[in-house]
Amino acid sequence: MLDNYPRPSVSTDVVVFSVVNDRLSILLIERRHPPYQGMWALPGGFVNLDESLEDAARRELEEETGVKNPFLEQLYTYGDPDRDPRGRVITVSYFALISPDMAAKSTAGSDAASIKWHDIDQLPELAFDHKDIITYAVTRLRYKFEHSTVGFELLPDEFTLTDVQKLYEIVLDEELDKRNFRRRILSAKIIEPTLEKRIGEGRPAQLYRYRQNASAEIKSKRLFP
Amino acid sequence: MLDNYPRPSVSTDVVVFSVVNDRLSILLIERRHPPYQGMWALPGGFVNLDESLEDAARRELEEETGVKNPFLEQLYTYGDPDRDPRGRVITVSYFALISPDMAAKSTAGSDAASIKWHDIDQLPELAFDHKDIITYAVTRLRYKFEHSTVGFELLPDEFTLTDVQKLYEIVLDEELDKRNFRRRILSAKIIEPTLEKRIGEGRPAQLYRYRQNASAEIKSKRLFP
DNA sequence: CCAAAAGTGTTTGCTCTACACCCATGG
DNA sequence: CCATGGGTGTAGAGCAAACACTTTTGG
Repeated sequence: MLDNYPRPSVSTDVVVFSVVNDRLSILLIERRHPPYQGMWALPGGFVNLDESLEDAARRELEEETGVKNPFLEQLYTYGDPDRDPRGRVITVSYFALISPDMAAKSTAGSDAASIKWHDIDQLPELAFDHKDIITYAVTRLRYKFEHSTVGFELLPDEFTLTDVQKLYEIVLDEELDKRNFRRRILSAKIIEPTLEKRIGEGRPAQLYRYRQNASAEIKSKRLFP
Repeated sequence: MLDNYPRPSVSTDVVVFSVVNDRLSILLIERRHPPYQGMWALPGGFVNLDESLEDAARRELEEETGVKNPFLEQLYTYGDPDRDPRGRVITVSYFALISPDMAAKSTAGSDAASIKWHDIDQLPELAFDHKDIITYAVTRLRYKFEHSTVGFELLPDEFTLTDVQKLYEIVLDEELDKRNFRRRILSAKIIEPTLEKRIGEGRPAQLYRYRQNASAEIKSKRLFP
C-alpha cells in the first residue's frame, strides 16, 4: 500500500532570528545553484529518512550557516503543489532564535555562496515562497514575545533590564514605558539578579539571568509588554 | 538533485471536533487493514502529488467520513522516523470543526470499517501517535476558543445565547456566569439577532447568527469567556 | 398559577497606564 | 561637577468578577 504511491520530497526551512545592529534580522543564504540561483533564501534542505524533522532542520542549519543548537520551534508546513519548480516539495518551516554572540559566529557553509544578516524591514527578493514563510514567522515571533518568555533566547546569558527592554522595543517596534516594563518583568519572576553589575557609562546596571524553570506561559494574560 | 534522495510518504490526519450528546467529541474510524487493524484512528491518508495539503485533508475526510467543507486549520507536522511501522511517514495534522447537524450526517466510507463519535474524555486506544495529535488538538482548540471566534463553527447557523454559553462550558469544561458571558459576547459585536425566536419550554429565546465579516481576533485580550 | 428557561445592572476590586525625578559612577 | 544611563512610586481609569431577581411563555 505504501509502495504504490509517488512521493513528494520533504524539506525544512528555518527562519533564524537575531538582533544585529539594533535591528531584528534574519539570516539568509545566497543560492549557489538553480533554481533561483543568486537569489536569497532561507537555510534548509531535504529531510533524510532516518532523522526527525527537527534534527533535519538543525543539521541543515549547521551545515549551511554554522549555527549550533539554537532555540527551535516548528511553525507551519507549506505544501502548495507549485511552490518549487523542480517538482513536488513540501517544506516544514521552523523559527530559530539565537543570541547576539551566536549570531556573530555564523559563517557560510558548503551549499551557500554566502550568508548575510538582513534587517527584516529591508529584505531582498526571495526564492520560492520564502517571503510568505518569513512574514508568518515574524507575526508569530511578535505574538510569542507578548505571551511567552522566548524573548530571552535572543539575549546572552546575563543581561540588564535595559537590554531586555531594548530587545522588546526592537522586536515589537514600539516604545515601552521603563517603569511599567520593569515592574511587569520583575513581577513575573522569570529572571533573577546575579551578584554582578555591568559597568560602563553612567551608573552601573544590575545583571540578571533567565530562570529556565520558570516557564510562565500564563493563561490568557499578556506577559509583556 | 531532487531525484537522488529517497523520499518519505506524506499524509494528513484530521481531528474532527463536534459536540455530540453535550460532550466535546472526536470522529474516529476503525481501521480495516493492518497496521493497527481493528484499532481506532484519525481520518486521513496520503497526499497526492497534484493536490495541496489542505485539499488532501478535505478529500480524505470526505472519502472516509462523508464530512464536507468543514472549517479546517493546520496544526502541527509529525515526523518521527519511527511513528509508522510501514516506513517513513510524515503526517500533517489538521483540526476540523463541524456543526451538530453536519456531525449527524457523517457516515463510514470505503477505507473504514466503521466510524464513531468519541467523547474526548473516553477515548479508546489509538493507532500510531494519534493520541498525541489529539491531545495537542484539544489544547489548541481550547486556546482558540478563548482568543478567537472559531467556536461558532461548532454551532448551527442560528442559535441562542444559551446555546453559545453551553458550548463554551462544554469545550472549556468550566461553568460560566450568564450575565458576564452575555455582556462579553454581545459587546464583541460578532453576532447579530435574527428576526425570530426559538420557542420551547419556558420563555422564548432570541435567535442570533454569526457575523462572518467580524473576525475579531482582538490583540492580546481574551475574547471569551 | 406554576414550572421552566430567558433576560437584565450594579458594585467592588484589581490591573493597566501615564507620568518625573533622584542616584551612582567615570571622566 | 557634569554627563550618562540606572533605578524608583503613585494616582486615576478602565476592565473583570461576583452576584439575584424579574419576565415571558406553555401547560
